[in-house]
Amino acid sequence: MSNLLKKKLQGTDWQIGEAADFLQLSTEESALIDIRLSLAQAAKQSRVEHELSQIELAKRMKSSQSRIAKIEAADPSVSIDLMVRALLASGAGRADLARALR
Amino acid sequence: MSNLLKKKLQGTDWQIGEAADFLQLSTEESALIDIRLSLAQAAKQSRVEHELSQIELAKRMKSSQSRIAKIEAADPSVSIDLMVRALLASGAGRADLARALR
DNA sequence: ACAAATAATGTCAAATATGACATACAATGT
DNA sequence: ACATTGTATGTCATATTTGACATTATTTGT
Repeated sequence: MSNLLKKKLQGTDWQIGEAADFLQLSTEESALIDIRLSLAQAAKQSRVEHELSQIELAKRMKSSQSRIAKIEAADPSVSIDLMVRALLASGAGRADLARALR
Repeated sequence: MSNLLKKKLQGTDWQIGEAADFLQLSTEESALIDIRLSLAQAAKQSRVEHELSQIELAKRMKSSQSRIAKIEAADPSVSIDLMVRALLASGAGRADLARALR
């Protein structure tokens, strides 16, 4: 995402499913954002449900606490790959992933 | 779907769900591979169903034909992000993505 | 068989994502 | 108030991913 859009989004409390539709985004672009938001949410939910701290999950993934925080914030610097890896590492399965995207 | 399209889609080599279990991979690692294989398959299916050539899809995505080929081959050099973008760009929606991961 | 279109494979410079680190903020208990 | 634990945010050198290109292989139509 561009820095401009990143700026525009900060501090808002949007709901998933209506991702940033006040910005002029193509349907694809907003679908992608929605997907990222859903994954971020699912990753956090799975981690908390499995009672892991960000540090613990980071160790499992050989990542860092700051990355986990960024994953859960759907930070533009994190890839979908990393989000999916976080989900799996926290104990979620493929079915949970599919459910998160429904 | 037309018979023509059905024909174009059949005849893939491996079967998903048993990803490389002849290698010693953790459950997470093989889950990730399975996910990538499913996405690759879904991307190809969507493109063909929407009757796009790899070149056409590449233009839509501002990517290149070779990248599309690699996406559909689940080449290690392509990210899940790119696979998802390809899916969306070819006309699939979020629901198709979720279905591909079931 | 031939040509034309489509798809696959390899390489590489440039773009993007990554872990690590420092540091700040928040909550919780003592 | 203080310490402790957990979370957030910014930066940066390194690693990975990317589009583009060249080339080859395969499929499709005539």
